[in-house]
Amino acid sequence: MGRAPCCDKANVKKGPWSPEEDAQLKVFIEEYGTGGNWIALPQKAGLKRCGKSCRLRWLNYLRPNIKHGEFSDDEDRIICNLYATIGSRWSIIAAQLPGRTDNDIKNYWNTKLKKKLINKFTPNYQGKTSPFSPTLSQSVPPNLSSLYKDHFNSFYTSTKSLSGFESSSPPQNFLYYNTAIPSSTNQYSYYLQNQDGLMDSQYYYPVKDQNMIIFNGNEVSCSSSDGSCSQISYSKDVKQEEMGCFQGFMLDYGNINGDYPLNTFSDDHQKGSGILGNSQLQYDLEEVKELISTGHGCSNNNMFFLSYENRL
DNA sequence: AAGAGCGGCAACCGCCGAAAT
DNA sequence: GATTTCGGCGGTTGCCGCTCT
Repeated sequence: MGRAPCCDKANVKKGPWSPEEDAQLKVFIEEYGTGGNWIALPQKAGLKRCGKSCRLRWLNYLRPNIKHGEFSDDEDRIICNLYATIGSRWSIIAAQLPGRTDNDIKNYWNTKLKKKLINKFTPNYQGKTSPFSPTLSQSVPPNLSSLYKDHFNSFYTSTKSLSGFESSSPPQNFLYYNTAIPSSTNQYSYYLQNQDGLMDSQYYYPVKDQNMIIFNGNEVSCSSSDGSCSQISYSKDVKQEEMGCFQGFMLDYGNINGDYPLNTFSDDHQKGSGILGNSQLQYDLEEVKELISTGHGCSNNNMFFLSYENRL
């Protein structure tokens, strides 16, 4: 035996609130308060509404000091910074903005602020596909959760590292952040972020065995002076010997600005157009070494994405 | 002038942890 | 301890008004 039912669902009114209902609720709460019991409130107030509906109406519209109208630049900044830090925890964000409700902020973010930021930071954005799965043609909008430099460090909070790295947390010199694989979709998501922390993008790609290495161009160098690359040096987090254990590399590349600086790369090899394109590149280890050794992509903003199908 | 398309926003839905019985 | 609802939250829906053609 649990609690009594909250309300007679067949007998409650739904839809927009009338001015009379608003006045009735307002007068009642101002006189008697909520009593900590929203379910009992509508009956006491003489309203044919569900308690939940009354609560929502009061919190989002009727309670005193609710601020309506345009959001200020300061409010924009606070919302963006908090979103970068904690994500879509609207109630927490609302707590930092006196007079604003979580519903208001959520609506504002979804309808205006998000678009505003996309236009500001990715003016050429037209929807990007998963770099590793052309068939996964969902359009993935830029993730806006780290548009601000002051939250750059908050991104290194991954709970799950990519295989191929020794460390359990993402290395600091790798400009990425990855999240755990949602078991239902079996996809990784990862973020790219430029050196200034001003922009990131979120992509999804399917993984089979989580066999993937991500590194950026300036973390890769070649040891020989003649440009050939019998040995590739990676960041300290990627073991050279481990690289030799992979086969069937899938290499992709590009930069976080949405450019395709390495198009000659694909022209040469007829294999694709890079990470920000939608082709999948298949290389063996020797080809990967050659490609990297020729200097393609070994500049600051260029990223390599290397995955492998099977260990030898 | 009319209707199609779009954006904004209030309200609903469904989930989850806490609380009541 | 089990069962049921409450309270709160984030995601989504659908209505309404505005703009464009």
